[in-house]
Amino acid sequence: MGAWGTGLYSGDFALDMRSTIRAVARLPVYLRSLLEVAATGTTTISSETLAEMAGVNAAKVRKDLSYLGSFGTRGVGYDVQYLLFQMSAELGLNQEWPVVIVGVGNLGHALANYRGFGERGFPVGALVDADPARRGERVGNLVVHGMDDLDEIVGTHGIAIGVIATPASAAQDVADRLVAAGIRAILNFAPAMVTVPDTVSLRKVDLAVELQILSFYQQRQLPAATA
Amino acid sequence: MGAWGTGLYSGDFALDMRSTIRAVARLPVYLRSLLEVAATGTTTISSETLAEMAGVNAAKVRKDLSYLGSFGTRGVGYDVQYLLFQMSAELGLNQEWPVVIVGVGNLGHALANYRGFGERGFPVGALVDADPARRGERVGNLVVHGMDDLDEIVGTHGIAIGVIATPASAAQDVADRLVAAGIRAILNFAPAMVTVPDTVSLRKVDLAVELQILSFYQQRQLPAATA
DNA sequence: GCATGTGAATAGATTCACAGCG
DNA sequence: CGCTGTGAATCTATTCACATGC
Repeated sequence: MGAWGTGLYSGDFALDMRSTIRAVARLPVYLRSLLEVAATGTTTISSETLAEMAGVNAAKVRKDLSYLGSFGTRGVGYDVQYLLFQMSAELGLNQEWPVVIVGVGNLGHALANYRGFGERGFPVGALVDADPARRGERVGNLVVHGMDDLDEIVGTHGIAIGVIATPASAAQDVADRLVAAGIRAILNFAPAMVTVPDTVSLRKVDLAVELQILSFYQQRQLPAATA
Repeated sequence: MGAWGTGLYSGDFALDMRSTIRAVARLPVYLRSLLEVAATGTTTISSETLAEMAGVNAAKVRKDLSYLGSFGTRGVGYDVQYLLFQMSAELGLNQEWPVVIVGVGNLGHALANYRGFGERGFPVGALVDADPARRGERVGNLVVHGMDDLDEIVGTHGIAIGVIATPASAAQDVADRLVAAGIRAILNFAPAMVTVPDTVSLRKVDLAVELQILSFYQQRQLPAATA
């Protein structure tokens, strides 16, 4: 039975949670491969094929998928459509999750114009900036709001996820305000450590860190072990 | 003695490499904390303080730093300036590493306008796009070149790192061309698996995947274990 | 027969705990 | 004395290998 439940055992997730953050992080990669396969009309796929597409070990694929439930058929493989359905459901991708971007400087502007979020089910619902001078500025088809509007914005737009794209110095304060406004998932692009209550999910992306890691291996003239 | 060498033992890196990709990925985070501390004029720092700033365990900090060499003083801590100097050297941050961005669509455009790269020592040296219609287009103070110019661009601008910001379908081809042009470090933003010869370093950032991971925990109403 | 699902084995990373040294 | 540096212990993740069931 799925460690993450199939709806039959709601409530015991935390107890029965045999999965790991790493397994969760791989699910979207499998999903991508499945979508690719589905587009060719293929109806079933083996863990081996899926593993090759995702660039991982086949046993890992099977174990990761087993956390979702026993969706495969022995001797056959996985039904592509069924697995897609189950995985989308587990990842919560059957609904849209509007995001608010806080900080409309260089990066925030860039992210606001990036259509990739919306295309994948995370439409940018609102923009917020602490600088009063930016208030009212148009970016794409959105208007920049002040920080004080955060509570209202989160409510009216059904915002689920906050994206921090401020300078490092403002990141913690922004995180606190997002949490206070009821946001329970944050993606932090600011190059700063941010802490949140443990009821809130937090992921971090630091573009410069990625480049610095490459620079390290470049410097050493060693290839980086792929992360 | 430093597992990564101090210049005394050049050549034995691969053999003596006790470090891990994960330790390497934490160095830039320590660097950031050190810069912060240095700005306040503090001259020494303990592993405990550094650990707290970086949000990790103190023993981990000490072990990570020990890979660079024995730079601390027992009973005292680490000299901030000296550690900064050594770490910058190990990370190859005493020089600039110009990058070429391939793909000037939404994300590529966004990244090209993002000043964060240049500010941290990774200036955007050139822009390239496969679409002939984009050739000659200006983005900031750069002009978009065709893919065929890649070899020449890499040479004349001393490009060290390639950034892939194309659609998924083009990513592997672009990676191949970057490698053929002599690039040995690649940061891939395209939502696709890319393989490169093992002489080339490859890192991957998929913004949608980060959001999907948050969505998973949101869906479950569980907080994400921070990555 | 064949590929899943999963205990057991292995590999890897983190943390402990303390000897060593300024 | 206090804090580093590191072997040993622990914890986590990956991979193996095979019993299981279509």
